[in-house]
Amino acid sequence: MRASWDGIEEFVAVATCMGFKPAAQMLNVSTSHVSRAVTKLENAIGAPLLYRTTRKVSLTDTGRTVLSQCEALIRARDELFAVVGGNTEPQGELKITCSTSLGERYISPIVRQFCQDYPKVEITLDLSNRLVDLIAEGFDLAIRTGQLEDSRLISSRVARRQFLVCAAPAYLAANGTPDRLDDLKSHNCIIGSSSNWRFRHGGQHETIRPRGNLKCNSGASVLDALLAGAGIGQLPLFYVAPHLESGELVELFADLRPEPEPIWAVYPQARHLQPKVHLLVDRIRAELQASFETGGTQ
Amino acid sequence: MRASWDGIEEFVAVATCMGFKPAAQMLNVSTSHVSRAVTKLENAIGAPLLYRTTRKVSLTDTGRTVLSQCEALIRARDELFAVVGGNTEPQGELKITCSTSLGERYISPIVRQFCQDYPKVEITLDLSNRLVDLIAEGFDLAIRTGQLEDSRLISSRVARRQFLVCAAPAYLAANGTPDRLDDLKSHNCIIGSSSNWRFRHGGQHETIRPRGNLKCNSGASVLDALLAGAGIGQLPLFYVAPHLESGELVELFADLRPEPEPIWAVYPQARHLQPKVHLLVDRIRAELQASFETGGTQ
DNA sequence: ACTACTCTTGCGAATTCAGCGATAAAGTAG
DNA sequence: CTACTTTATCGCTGAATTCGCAAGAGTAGT
Repeated sequence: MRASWDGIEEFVAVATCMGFKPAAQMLNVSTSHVSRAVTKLENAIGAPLLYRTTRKVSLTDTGRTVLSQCEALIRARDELFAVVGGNTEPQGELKITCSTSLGERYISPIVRQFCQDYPKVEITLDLSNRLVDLIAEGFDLAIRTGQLEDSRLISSRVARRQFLVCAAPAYLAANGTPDRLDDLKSHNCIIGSSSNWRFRHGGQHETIRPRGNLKCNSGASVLDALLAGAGIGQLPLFYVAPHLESGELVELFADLRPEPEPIWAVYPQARHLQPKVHLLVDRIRAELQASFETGGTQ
Repeated sequence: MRASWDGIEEFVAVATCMGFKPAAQMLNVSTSHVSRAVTKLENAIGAPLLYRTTRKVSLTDTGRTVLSQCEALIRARDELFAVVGGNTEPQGELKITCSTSLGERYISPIVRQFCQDYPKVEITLDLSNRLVDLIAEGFDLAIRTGQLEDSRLISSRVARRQFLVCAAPAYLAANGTPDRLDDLKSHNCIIGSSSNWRFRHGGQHETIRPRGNLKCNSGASVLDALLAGAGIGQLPLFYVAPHLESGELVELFADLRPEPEPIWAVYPQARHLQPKVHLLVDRIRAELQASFETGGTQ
């Protein structure tokens, strides 16, 4: 016989009301139900919990400790429902930070929609490429990529983005098509947010430090440069997907694509239970997956 | 709509099995039930907990925290059943201390019976009138009367005993019957465990320090002296009840009976959860009440 | 001893559950 | 790209559990 929840509520009610009948009234059920449920709990536990004289109900010694445990159990459950369930509409401030590029393109519209759906939530969206200290600056949420460091934070992956190297056919026609990674040394590499390019060779990760005369921490600008035939660049798939299809860009080292880079939702543990945070994260995950799936692999 | 336990088990099962069907098998219920129960929980919480694709189930962000809470809830419940429920027979050592008089007369037979009922419990019963430090000396349980002091201990009342003053008719015939408490000063008072006699005058407590030429911390000896007409004594009701009925003793100051003195079961907090302790305490309470009720008021 | 009240127990009724099938959607293989 | 497999949800019906009402039993107080 497996454990169940039967009788816990009823037992606590009887103990607090000091009687079956008032307990039944409190729970809006019949006294017989209360009686049966408590009996069931006693059988499950294997010891009587209440001394029943017809006129008065009192706790047994076992019942006293079981009561405190049951009360704690119910309290925990109600907190679960109250805190995360948020029978009230989400409201209050919500401070979010995100890298500029990802934010402008993807997070911002989602947040805007979220804002409209829950008018009582006041959102501050901080787009910047500096590493914000969530706890010190009171942020509720960050969308981040790559390695996470602060162990005081909770993270959950909302999407992955695939990086790939590509260039315009015109550039390749003028400068040749690199065949091996080493060949990149003699090419002009447009450097984006990261000054390292990652690849996967067989099962091994490989990182190279490309060289070039243009460096800009904006994916859109890098894309512009690539389309203009200024050089070779590594960008997330969703930036270049349409231009790969149209032929404006061609992929290089397709067999050396690195592991997709995870995109994380990160929040302080203290904010862990806020329903509005979860709602937004859930939505971001759903939206990003919808966006990225249309753009190609994951 | 009030909170309920519906769906908690099912949700955890689905999350751990990563699927409705295996979860249903694990719980020995139908998949439709699992589906409905989880939906119910989601409605109660007000947010989706699972991303369902027909092929794969994954947690939403809300679901992740709800899951950890639900797991904690179930764990707490199972511990409750396991620890206090004691699906295993009580066993192990059980060190008890009690005052000599109460112990010899009442606790000892109860403990003996308990010992026979649970052969795997090894009981050490220490009868002494010194104040034992339960925690320092590793006792599981003490039966004590009067004021309790150590706040590290948990106590629950197992009975009350009524004190009353009485004497043999022969003594009263020879020495006169005291009318007021002051009259006791000219009588020979047999002094028992306590050198103070307590009374209640109206709503007020009153304590006097009786004088006499016999003092013995054994209730049985005091009773002997009283029956022999040696003097006046204050004893618990259960000592003198039969002799009051038979007329061998008569009660004095019946209208000044003090508050019944509580008898406590006391145990260290650490032992709070041991079922064998509770079982014994419950039995002691039941037995003492049975004994004392036959002897008169409580 | 009687009365009043409360807990327990038995029976009809309502809710819930399982089983089956159908539908829809996602992953997989050819 | 098409067809197949798997899986979750929904609708329905018979069955089992549970619930609530009413009667029974027992005790405390008068």
